[in-house]
Amino acid sequence: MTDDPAISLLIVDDHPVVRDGLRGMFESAPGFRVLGEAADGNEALERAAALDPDVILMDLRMPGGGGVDAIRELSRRGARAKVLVLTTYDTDSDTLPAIEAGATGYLLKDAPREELFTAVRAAADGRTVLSPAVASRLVSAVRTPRSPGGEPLSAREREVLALVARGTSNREIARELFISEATVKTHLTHLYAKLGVKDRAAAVAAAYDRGILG
Amino acid sequence: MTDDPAISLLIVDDHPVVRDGLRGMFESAPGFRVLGEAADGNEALERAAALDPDVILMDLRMPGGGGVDAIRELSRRGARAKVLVLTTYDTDSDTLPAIEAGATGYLLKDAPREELFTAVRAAADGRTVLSPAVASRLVSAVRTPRSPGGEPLSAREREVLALVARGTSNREIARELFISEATVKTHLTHLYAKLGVKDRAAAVAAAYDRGILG
DNA sequence: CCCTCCATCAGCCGATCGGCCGATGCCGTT
DNA sequence: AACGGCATCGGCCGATCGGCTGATGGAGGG
Repeated sequence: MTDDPAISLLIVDDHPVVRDGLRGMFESAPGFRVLGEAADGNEALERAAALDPDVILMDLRMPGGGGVDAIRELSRRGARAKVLVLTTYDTDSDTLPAIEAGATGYLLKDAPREELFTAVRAAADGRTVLSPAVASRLVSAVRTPRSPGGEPLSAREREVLALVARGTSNREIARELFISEATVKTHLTHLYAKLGVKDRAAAVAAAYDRGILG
Repeated sequence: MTDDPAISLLIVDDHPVVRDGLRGMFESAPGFRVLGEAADGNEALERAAALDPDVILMDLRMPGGGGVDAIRELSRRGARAKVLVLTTYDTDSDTLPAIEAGATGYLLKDAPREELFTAVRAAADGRTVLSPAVASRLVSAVRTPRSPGGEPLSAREREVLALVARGTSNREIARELFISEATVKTHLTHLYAKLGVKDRAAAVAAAYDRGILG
Protein backbone atom coordinates (compact mmCIF):
# COMPACT_ATOMS: atom_id res chain seq x y z
CA MET A 1 0.00 0.00 0.00
CA THR A 2 2.93 2.28 0.39
CA ASP A 3 4.02 2.20 -3.26
CA ASP A 4 0.44 2.01 -4.49
CA PRO A 5 0.93 0.40 -7.87
CA ALA A 6 -2.64 0.81 -9.03
CA ILE A 7 -6.07 1.58 -7.65
CA SER A 8 -8.13 -1.60 -7.58
CA LEU A 9 -11.78 -1.37 -8.49
CA LEU A 10 -15.03 -3.24 -8.12
CA ILE A 11 -17.78 -2.28 -10.55
CA VAL A 12 -21.39 -2.62 -9.46
CA ASP A 13 -24.19 -1.96 -11.92
CA ASP A 14 -27.14 -3.94 -13.13
CA HIS A 15 -26.48 -2.93 -16.72
CA PRO A 16 -23.88 -5.09 -18.45
CA VAL A 17 -23.34 -2.29 -20.90
CA VAL A 18 -22.40 0.15 -18.19
CA ARG A 19 -20.19 -2.39 -16.47
CA ASP A 20 -18.33 -2.99 -19.68
CA GLY A 21 -18.02 0.71 -20.34
CA LEU A 22 -16.49 1.33 -16.96
CA ARG A 23 -14.27 -1.71 -17.16
CA GLY A 24 -12.94 -0.77 -20.56
CA MET A 25 -12.48 2.80 -19.52
CA PHE A 26 -10.44 1.97 -16.46
CA GLU A 27 -8.53 -0.93 -17.89
CA SER A 28 -7.29 1.20 -20.74
CA ALA A 29 -6.14 3.93 -18.39
CA PRO A 30 -2.95 3.64 -16.36
CA GLY A 31 -3.13 3.39 -12.61
CA PHE A 32 -6.31 1.36 -12.33
CA ARG A 33 -7.06 -2.31 -12.05
CA VAL A 34 -10.55 -3.74 -12.28
CA LEU A 35 -10.86 -6.66 -9.88
CA GLY A 36 -14.40 -7.64 -10.67
CA GLU A 37 -18.00 -6.75 -11.27
CA ALA A 38 -21.34 -7.22 -9.58
CA ALA A 39 -24.87 -6.79 -10.81
CA ASP A 40 -26.62 -5.97 -7.57
CA GLY A 41 -26.09 -5.02 -3.96
CA ASN A 42 -25.84 -8.51 -2.54
CA GLU A 43 -23.37 -9.61 -5.15
CA ALA A 44 -21.44 -6.42 -4.46
CA LEU A 45 -21.07 -7.38 -0.82
CA GLU A 46 -19.72 -10.84 -1.70
CA ARG A 47 -17.27 -9.53 -4.22
CA ALA A 48 -16.14 -6.72 -1.99
CA ALA A 49 -15.34 -9.20 0.76
CA ALA A 50 -13.54 -11.55 -1.59
CA LEU A 51 -11.64 -9.03 -3.69
CA ASP A 52 -10.95 -6.23 -1.21
CA PRO A 53 -10.95 -3.40 -3.74
CA ASP A 54 -9.74 0.12 -3.06
CA VAL A 55 -12.76 1.72 -4.64
CA ILE A 56 -16.23 0.46 -5.47
CA LEU A 57 -18.08 2.12 -8.32
CA MET A 58 -21.72 1.62 -7.48
CA ASP A 59 -25.01 2.28 -9.17
CA LEU A 60 -27.94 2.92 -6.87
CA ARG A 61 -31.00 1.61 -8.61
CA MET A 62 -30.63 -2.10 -8.95
CA PRO A 63 -32.95 -5.06 -8.63
CA GLY A 64 -32.31 -7.53 -5.85
CA GLY A 65 -30.41 -5.54 -3.28
CA GLY A 66 -30.35 -1.81 -3.69
CA GLY A 67 -27.11 0.14 -3.71
CA VAL A 68 -27.87 2.12 -0.58
CA ASP A 69 -28.33 -0.98 1.52
CA ALA A 70 -25.08 -2.39 0.22
CA ILE A 71 -23.25 0.81 1.11
CA ARG A 72 -24.73 0.80 4.57
CA GLU A 73 -23.71 -2.80 5.10
CA LEU A 74 -20.21 -2.11 3.86
CA SER A 75 -19.64 0.72 6.30
CA ARG A 76 -21.18 -1.36 9.06
CA ARG A 77 -18.58 -4.00 8.34
CA GLY A 78 -15.91 -1.37 8.45
CA ALA A 79 -14.87 -2.24 4.93
CA ARG A 80 -11.70 -0.63 3.65
CA ALA A 81 -13.20 0.13 0.25
CA LYS A 82 -14.36 3.60 -0.63
CA VAL A 83 -17.70 3.70 -2.39
CA LEU A 84 -18.19 6.04 -5.31
CA VAL A 85 -21.82 6.27 -6.38
CA LEU A 86 -22.39 6.53 -10.10
CA THR A 87 -25.91 7.36 -11.06
CA THR A 88 -27.87 8.62 -14.03
CA TYR A 89 -29.87 11.47 -12.63
CA ASP A 90 -28.92 14.19 -10.22
CA THR A 91 -32.56 14.40 -9.29
CA ASP A 92 -32.30 10.96 -7.85
CA SER A 93 -33.88 10.94 -4.45
CA ASP A 94 -31.38 8.40 -3.22
CA THR A 95 -28.62 10.94 -3.13
CA LEU A 96 -28.82 11.75 0.54
CA PRO A 97 -29.38 8.21 1.80
CA ALA A 98 -26.36 7.10 -0.19
CA ILE A 99 -24.09 9.74 1.27
CA GLU A 100 -25.39 9.11 4.76
CA ALA A 101 -24.90 5.40 4.29
CA GLY A 102 -21.23 6.08 3.80
CA ALA A 103 -20.61 6.78 0.14
CA THR A 104 -17.38 8.68 -0.45
CA GLY A 105 -18.57 10.36 -3.62
CA TYR A 106 -21.49 10.83 -5.91
CA LEU A 107 -21.12 11.30 -9.65
CA LEU A 108 -23.32 11.34 -12.70
CA LYS A 109 -22.80 8.82 -15.46
CA ASP A 110 -22.55 11.47 -18.10
CA ALA A 111 -19.43 12.83 -16.46
CA PRO A 112 -16.48 13.01 -18.87
CA ARG A 113 -13.76 10.36 -18.64
CA GLU A 114 -11.19 12.52 -16.93
CA GLU A 115 -13.61 13.54 -14.25
CA LEU A 116 -14.26 9.89 -13.51
CA PHE A 117 -10.57 9.14 -13.21
CA THR A 118 -9.97 12.13 -10.99
CA ALA A 119 -12.91 11.17 -8.86
CA VAL A 120 -11.72 7.60 -8.40
CA ARG A 121 -8.25 8.77 -7.42
CA ALA A 122 -9.74 11.21 -4.97
CA ALA A 123 -12.00 8.54 -3.54
CA ALA A 124 -9.07 6.18 -3.13
CA ASP A 125 -7.44 8.89 -1.04
CA GLY A 126 -10.56 9.12 1.03
CA ARG A 127 -11.49 12.52 -0.29
CA THR A 128 -15.13 13.23 -0.95
CA VAL A 129 -16.10 13.91 -4.53
CA LEU A 130 -19.48 15.24 -5.46
CA SER A 131 -20.85 16.52 -8.71
CA PRO A 132 -21.76 20.18 -8.36
CA ALA A 133 -25.49 19.58 -8.56
CA VAL A 134 -25.32 16.97 -5.84
CA ALA A 135 -23.11 19.08 -3.62
CA SER A 136 -25.51 21.99 -3.54
CA ARG A 137 -28.39 19.72 -2.71
CA LEU A 138 -26.39 18.23 0.10
CA VAL A 139 -25.53 21.32 2.02
CA SER A 140 -29.15 22.42 2.16
CA ALA A 141 -30.23 19.12 3.59
CA VAL A 142 -27.47 18.34 6.05
CA ARG A 143 -29.51 18.93 9.13
CA THR A 144 -32.58 17.22 7.79
CA PRO A 145 -33.46 14.34 10.10
CA ARG A 146 -34.10 11.15 8.22
CA SER A 147 -35.40 7.71 9.07
CA PRO A 148 -35.14 4.97 6.49
CA GLY A 149 -37.92 2.94 8.01
CA GLY A 150 -40.22 5.92 8.06
CA GLU A 151 -41.14 8.01 11.06
CA PRO A 152 -44.84 7.89 11.71
CA LEU A 153 -46.87 10.99 10.98
CA SER A 154 -48.86 12.57 13.75
CA ALA A 155 -52.64 12.56 13.52
CA ARG A 156 -52.71 16.21 12.61
CA GLU A 157 -50.09 15.76 9.95
CA ARG A 158 -52.04 12.93 8.35
CA GLU A 159 -55.11 15.11 8.41
CA VAL A 160 -53.33 17.91 6.61
CA LEU A 161 -51.80 15.51 4.14
CA ALA A 162 -55.16 14.00 3.27
CA LEU A 163 -56.46 17.44 2.41
CA VAL A 164 -53.35 18.19 0.37
CA ALA A 165 -54.02 15.06 -1.65
CA ARG A 166 -57.41 16.50 -2.53
CA GLY A 167 -55.83 19.60 -3.97
CA THR A 168 -56.68 21.82 -1.03
CA SER A 169 -54.60 24.96 -0.66
CA ASN A 170 -52.96 25.83 2.62
CA ARG A 171 -55.44 28.58 3.24
CA GLU A 172 -58.37 26.27 2.64
CA ILE A 173 -56.86 23.61 4.85
CA ALA A 174 -56.52 26.20 7.57
CA ARG A 175 -60.19 27.09 7.33
CA GLU A 176 -61.18 23.44 7.20
CA LEU A 177 -59.26 22.55 10.34
CA PHE A 178 -59.92 25.81 12.18
CA ILE A 179 -56.26 26.64 12.48
CA SER A 180 -54.09 29.31 10.93
CA GLU A 181 -52.30 29.01 7.64
CA ALA A 182 -48.99 29.26 9.47
CA THR A 183 -49.80 26.14 11.40
CA VAL A 184 -50.70 24.30 8.26
CA LYS A 185 -47.32 25.21 6.82
CA THR A 186 -45.61 24.02 9.97
CA HIS A 187 -47.33 20.66 9.76
CA LEU A 188 -46.37 20.41 6.12
CA THR A 189 -42.73 21.19 6.78
CA HIS A 190 -42.67 18.52 9.46
CA LEU A 191 -44.30 15.84 7.37
CA TYR A 192 -42.04 16.63 4.44
CA ALA A 193 -39.09 15.90 6.66
CA LYS A 194 -40.62 12.70 7.94
CA LEU A 195 -41.44 11.47 4.47
CA GLY A 196 -38.11 12.57 3.06
CA VAL A 197 -39.66 14.72 0.35
CA LYS A 198 -39.54 18.35 -0.58
CA ASP A 199 -42.99 19.27 -1.83
CA ARG A 200 -46.64 18.34 -1.50
CA ALA A 201 -46.81 16.32 -4.68
CA ALA A 202 -44.00 14.04 -3.59
CA ALA A 203 -45.53 13.86 -0.13
CA VAL A 204 -48.75 12.53 -1.60
CA ALA A 205 -46.85 9.97 -3.64
CA ALA A 206 -44.82 8.88 -0.61
CA ALA A 207 -48.01 8.59 1.42
CA TYR A 208 -49.60 6.33 -1.16
CA ASP A 209 -46.46 4.23 -1.36
CA ARG A 210 -46.47 3.74 2.39
CA GLY A 211 -50.16 3.07 2.60
CA ILE A 212 -50.87 6.23 4.56
CA LEU A 213 -53.26 7.32 1.85
CA GLY A 214 -55.36 5.41 -0.66
CA MET B 1 -22.38 -7.96 -48.77
CA THR B 2 -22.66 -11.50 -49.99
CA ASP B 3 -20.10 -13.03 -47.67
CA ASP B 4 -20.95 -10.63 -44.84
CA PRO B 5 -17.63 -10.55 -42.99
CA ALA B 6 -18.91 -8.60 -40.02
CA ILE B 7 -21.92 -6.58 -38.94
CA SER B 8 -20.99 -2.91 -38.89
CA LEU B 9 -22.35 -0.75 -36.09
CA LEU B 10 -23.01 2.85 -35.20
CA ILE B 11 -23.43 3.60 -31.50
CA VAL B 12 -25.65 6.47 -30.43
CA ASP B 13 -25.90 7.48 -26.79
CA ASP B 14 -25.37 10.67 -24.86
CA HIS B 15 -23.48 8.90 -22.07
CA PRO B 16 -19.79 8.33 -22.79
CA VAL B 17 -19.80 5.42 -20.39
CA VAL B 18 -22.50 3.62 -22.29
CA ARG B 19 -20.86 4.30 -25.64
CA ASP B 20 -17.63 2.85 -24.35
CA GLY B 21 -19.38 -0.15 -22.93
CA LEU B 22 -21.08 -0.97 -26.17
CA ARG B 23 -17.98 -0.34 -28.22
CA GLY B 24 -15.85 -2.55 -26.00
CA MET B 25 -18.48 -5.23 -25.92
CA PHE B 26 -18.83 -5.46 -29.68
CA GLU B 27 -15.20 -4.92 -30.56
CA SER B 28 -14.18 -7.82 -28.37
CA ALA B 29 -16.77 -10.11 -29.91
CA PRO B 30 -16.28 -11.70 -33.32
CA GLY B 31 -18.54 -10.77 -36.15
CA PHE B 32 -19.00 -7.11 -35.30
CA ARG B 33 -17.28 -3.93 -36.31
CA VAL B 34 -17.95 -0.58 -34.65
CA LEU B 35 -17.77 2.14 -37.26
CA GLY B 36 -18.37 5.10 -35.02
CA GLU B 37 -20.31 6.80 -32.28
CA ALA B 38 -22.71 9.71 -31.89
CA ALA B 39 -23.95 11.57 -28.86
CA ASP B 40 -27.32 12.75 -30.12
CA GLY B 41 -29.86 12.30 -32.85
CA ASN B 42 -28.49 14.88 -35.24
CA GLU B 43 -24.99 13.55 -34.97
CA ALA B 44 -26.43 10.09 -35.51
CA LEU B 45 -27.92 11.16 -38.82
CA GLU B 46 -24.61 12.58 -40.03
CA ARG B 47 -22.65 9.54 -39.01
CA ALA B 48 -25.19 7.16 -40.42
CA ALA B 49 -24.99 8.88 -43.78
CA ALA B 50 -21.21 8.93 -43.76
CA LEU B 51 -20.53 5.48 -42.36
CA ASP B 52 -23.44 3.46 -43.73
CA PRO B 53 -23.62 0.97 -40.84
CA ASP B 54 -25.63 -2.23 -40.90
CA VAL B 55 -27.12 -1.62 -37.49
CA ILE B 56 -27.51 1.48 -35.37
CA LEU B 57 -27.67 1.03 -31.61
CA MET B 58 -29.65 4.00 -30.42
CA ASP B 59 -30.59 5.48 -27.09
CA LEU B 60 -33.85 7.40 -27.04
CA ARG B 61 -33.45 10.15 -24.52
CA MET B 62 -30.77 12.51 -25.65
CA PRO B 63 -30.32 16.26 -25.69
CA GLY B 64 -30.17 17.98 -29.04
CA GLY B 65 -32.11 15.67 -31.30
CA GLY B 66 -34.08 12.89 -29.70
CA GLY B 67 -33.70 9.32 -30.79
CA VAL B 68 -37.22 8.94 -32.10
CA ASP B 69 -36.83 11.84 -34.50
CA ALA B 70 -33.58 10.41 -35.76
CA ILE B 71 -35.21 7.05 -36.38
CA ARG B 72 -38.08 8.67 -38.18
CA GLU B 73 -35.71 10.67 -40.36
CA LEU B 74 -33.64 7.59 -41.12
CA SER B 75 -36.62 5.62 -42.35
CA ARG B 76 -37.81 8.65 -44.29
CA ARG B 77 -34.48 8.66 -46.06
CA GLY B 78 -34.87 4.99 -46.76
CA ALA B 79 -31.62 4.31 -44.96
CA ARG B 80 -30.27 0.81 -45.19
CA ALA B 81 -29.37 0.67 -41.54
CA LYS B 82 -31.54 -1.19 -39.07
CA VAL B 83 -32.14 0.67 -35.85
CA LEU B 84 -31.99 -1.18 -32.57
CA VAL B 85 -33.26 0.91 -29.68
CA LEU B 86 -31.38 0.48 -26.44
CA THR B 87 -32.97 2.16 -23.50
CA THR B 88 -32.70 2.13 -19.75
CA TYR B 89 -36.22 1.74 -18.50
CA ASP B 90 -38.96 -0.50 -19.73
CA THR B 91 -41.32 2.09 -18.34
CA ASP B 92 -40.14 4.38 -21.05
CA SER B 93 -43.13 5.82 -22.80
CA ASP B 94 -41.19 6.24 -26.01
CA THR B 95 -41.50 2.57 -26.79
CA LEU B 96 -44.42 2.84 -29.18
CA PRO B 97 -43.24 5.96 -31.00
CA ALA B 98 -39.84 4.37 -31.52
CA ILE B 99 -41.29 1.21 -33.01
CA GLU B 100 -43.69 3.19 -35.13
CA ALA B 101 -40.86 5.42 -36.30
CA GLY B 102 -39.21 2.39 -37.78
CA ALA B 103 -37.03 0.85 -35.10
CA THR B 104 -36.26 -2.78 -35.84
CA GLY B 105 -35.89 -3.73 -32.22
CA TYR B 106 -36.20 -2.48 -28.71
CA LEU B 107 -33.97 -3.71 -25.90
CA LEU B 108 -33.21 -2.75 -22.35
CA LYS B 109 -29.69 -1.86 -21.37
CA ASP B 110 -29.68 -4.46 -18.65
CA ALA B 111 -29.97 -7.20 -21.21
CA PRO B 112 -27.17 -9.75 -20.93
CA ARG B 113 -24.33 -9.67 -23.46
CA GLU B 114 -25.46 -12.64 -25.47
CA GLU B 115 -28.93 -11.25 -25.84
CA LEU B 116 -27.44 -8.07 -27.24
CA PHE B 117 -25.35 -9.96 -29.75
CA THR B 118 -28.26 -12.10 -30.80
CA ALA B 119 -30.44 -9.05 -31.12
CA VAL B 120 -27.94 -7.22 -33.29
CA ARG B 121 -27.57 -10.22 -35.60
CA ALA B 122 -31.34 -10.52 -35.80
CA ALA B 123 -31.68 -6.82 -36.50
CA ALA B 124 -29.06 -7.04 -39.23
CA ASP B 125 -31.26 -9.68 -40.83
CA GLY B 126 -34.21 -7.36 -40.57
CA ARG B 127 -35.93 -9.41 -37.92
CA THR B 128 -37.73 -7.60 -35.15
CA VAL B 129 -36.37 -8.10 -31.64
CA LEU B 130 -38.16 -7.00 -28.53
CA SER B 131 -37.16 -7.64 -24.97
CA PRO B 132 -39.86 -9.57 -23.15
CA ALA B 133 -40.72 -6.66 -20.89
CA VAL B 134 -41.15 -4.38 -23.85
CA ALA B 135 -43.19 -6.94 -25.74
CA SER B 136 -45.62 -7.36 -22.89
CA ARG B 137 -45.94 -3.63 -22.55
CA LEU B 138 -46.66 -3.39 -26.22
CA VAL B 139 -49.57 -5.78 -26.18
CA SER B 140 -51.06 -4.09 -23.16
CA ALA B 141 -50.59 -0.72 -24.80
CA VAL B 142 -52.49 -1.91 -27.84
CA ARG B 143 -55.47 -2.68 -25.71
CA THR B 144 -55.39 0.91 -24.41
CA PRO B 145 -56.80 0.66 -20.92
CA ARG B 146 -59.46 3.38 -20.73
CA SER B 147 -60.22 4.29 -17.15
CA PRO B 148 -63.93 4.89 -16.71
CA GLY B 149 -64.83 8.45 -15.93
CA GLY B 150 -61.58 9.88 -17.11
CA GLU B 151 -59.85 10.87 -20.28
CA PRO B 152 -56.62 8.95 -20.79
CA LEU B 153 -53.38 10.80 -20.32
CA SER B 154 -50.96 11.00 -23.20
CA ALA B 155 -47.61 9.27 -22.89
CA ARG B 156 -45.84 12.53 -22.35
CA GLU B 157 -48.30 13.61 -19.71
CA ARG B 158 -47.83 10.38 -17.78
CA GLU B 159 -44.12 10.90 -17.98
CA VAL B 160 -44.36 14.39 -16.55
CA LEU B 161 -46.74 13.21 -13.87
CA ALA B 162 -44.40 10.46 -12.77
CA LEU B 163 -41.66 13.00 -12.25
CA VAL B 164 -44.01 15.30 -10.36
CA ALA B 165 -44.75 12.43 -8.01
CA ARG B 166 -41.05 12.27 -7.22
CA GLY B 167 -41.00 15.90 -6.17
CA THR B 168 -39.36 17.12 -9.31
CA SER B 169 -39.81 20.81 -10.07
CA ASN B 170 -40.97 21.97 -13.46
CA ARG B 171 -37.51 23.20 -14.32
CA GLU B 172 -35.95 19.88 -13.39
CA ILE B 173 -38.57 18.00 -15.35
CA ALA B 174 -37.75 20.15 -18.34
CA ARG B 175 -34.09 19.25 -18.08
CA GLU B 176 -34.82 15.60 -17.55
CA LEU B 177 -37.05 15.35 -20.60
CA PHE B 178 -35.01 17.72 -22.75
CA ILE B 179 -37.90 20.12 -23.27
CA SER B 180 -38.62 23.65 -22.08
CA GLU B 181 -40.25 24.57 -18.82
CA ALA B 182 -43.12 26.12 -20.77
CA THR B 183 -43.87 22.77 -22.34
CA VAL B 184 -43.83 21.06 -18.97
CA LYS B 185 -46.38 23.55 -17.72
CA THR B 186 -48.53 22.94 -20.75
CA HIS B 187 -48.52 19.21 -20.14
CA LEU B 188 -49.39 19.81 -16.51
CA THR B 189 -52.29 22.10 -17.34
CA HIS B 190 -53.65 19.48 -19.69
CA LEU B 191 -53.34 16.59 -17.31
CA TYR B 192 -54.91 18.62 -14.52
CA ALA B 193 -57.92 19.08 -16.74
CA LYS B 194 -58.05 15.42 -17.64
CA LEU B 195 -57.78 14.31 -14.04
CA GLY B 196 -60.17 16.94 -12.83
CA VAL B 197 -57.77 18.44 -10.34
CA LYS B 198 -56.19 21.81 -9.83
CA ASP B 199 -52.69 21.21 -8.59
CA ARG B 200 -49.87 18.69 -8.73
CA ALA B 201 -50.52 17.17 -5.34
CA ALA B 202 -54.09 16.29 -6.25
CA ALA B 203 -52.91 15.06 -9.63
CA VAL B 204 -50.59 12.60 -7.94
CA ALA B 205 -53.38 11.41 -5.69
CA ALA B 206 -55.77 10.99 -8.62
CA ALA B 207 -53.12 9.09 -10.53
CA TYR B 208 -52.63 6.67 -7.66
CA ASP B 209 -56.36 6.20 -7.31
CA ARG B 210 -56.70 5.35 -10.98
CA GLY B 211 -53.71 3.10 -11.05
CA ILE B 212 -51.70 5.38 -13.33
CA LEU B 213 -49.03 5.57 -10.67
CA GLY B 214 -48.00 3.23 -7.92
C1' DC C 1 -58.11 19.87 -47.49
C1' DC C 2 -59.71 20.74 -43.02
C1' DC C 3 -59.76 19.72 -38.38
C1' DT C 4 -58.30 17.71 -34.17
C1' DC C 5 -54.86 15.91 -31.06
C1' DC C 6 -50.37 16.11 -29.43
C1' DA C 7 -46.02 18.22 -28.42
C1' DT C 8 -43.46 22.07 -28.50
C1' DC C 9 -42.51 27.06 -26.98
C1' DA C 10 -43.13 32.31 -25.23
C1' DG C 11 -44.20 35.96 -22.00
C1' DC C 12 -46.81 37.87 -18.22
C1' DC C 13 -48.67 37.95 -13.60
C1' DG C 14 -50.95 37.01 -9.37
C1' DA C 15 -51.30 33.26 -6.11
C1' DT C 16 -49.18 29.97 -3.62
C1' DC C 17 -45.65 27.54 -1.60
C1' DG C 18 -41.71 26.45 1.25
C1' DG C 19 -37.74 27.98 4.01
C1' DC C 20 -36.26 30.49 7.83
C1' DC C 21 -36.28 33.05 11.84
C1' DG C 22 -38.95 33.16 15.84
C1' DA C 23 -42.69 32.27 19.82
C1' DT C 24 -46.26 29.98 23.34
C1' DG C 25 -48.62 26.29 25.73
C1' DC C 26 -49.76 21.43 26.76
C1' DC C 27 -48.53 16.90 27.99
C1' DG C 28 -45.96 12.84 29.12
C1' DT C 29 -41.40 11.04 30.41
C1' DT C 30 -37.24 11.12 32.84
C1' DA D 1 -37.98 20.34 37.34
C1' DA D 2 -36.20 19.67 32.96
C1' DC D 3 -36.79 17.76 28.47
C1' DG D 4 -38.82 16.57 24.11
C1' DG D 5 -42.77 15.93 21.06
C1' DC D 6 -46.88 18.00 19.46
C1' DA D 7 -49.84 21.73 18.15
C1' DT D 8 -50.43 26.34 17.76
C1' DC D 9 -49.17 31.05 15.72
C1' DG D 10 -46.47 35.23 13.20
C1' DG D 11 -43.75 37.57 9.61
C1' DC D 12 -40.70 37.80 5.80
C1' DC D 13 -39.12 36.57 1.23
C1' DG D 14 -37.55 34.27 -2.80
C1' DA D 15 -38.88 30.45 -5.63
C1' DT D 16 -42.31 28.12 -7.80
C1' DC D 17 -46.64 27.34 -9.59
C1' DG D 18 -50.74 27.82 -12.39
C1' DG D 19 -53.67 30.57 -15.40
C1' DC D 20 -53.90 33.12 -19.49
C1' DT D 21 -53.18 34.11 -24.38
C1' DG D 22 -51.36 32.79 -28.33
C1' DA D 23 -48.28 30.42 -31.68
C1' DT D 24 -45.97 26.53 -34.59
C1' DG D 25 -45.52 21.97 -36.68
C1' DG D 26 -46.41 17.15 -37.33
C1' DA D 27 -49.70 13.13 -37.42
C1' DG D 28 -53.87 11.29 -38.34
C1' DG D 29 -58.93 11.12 -39.26
C1' DG D 30 -62.81 12.62 -41.91
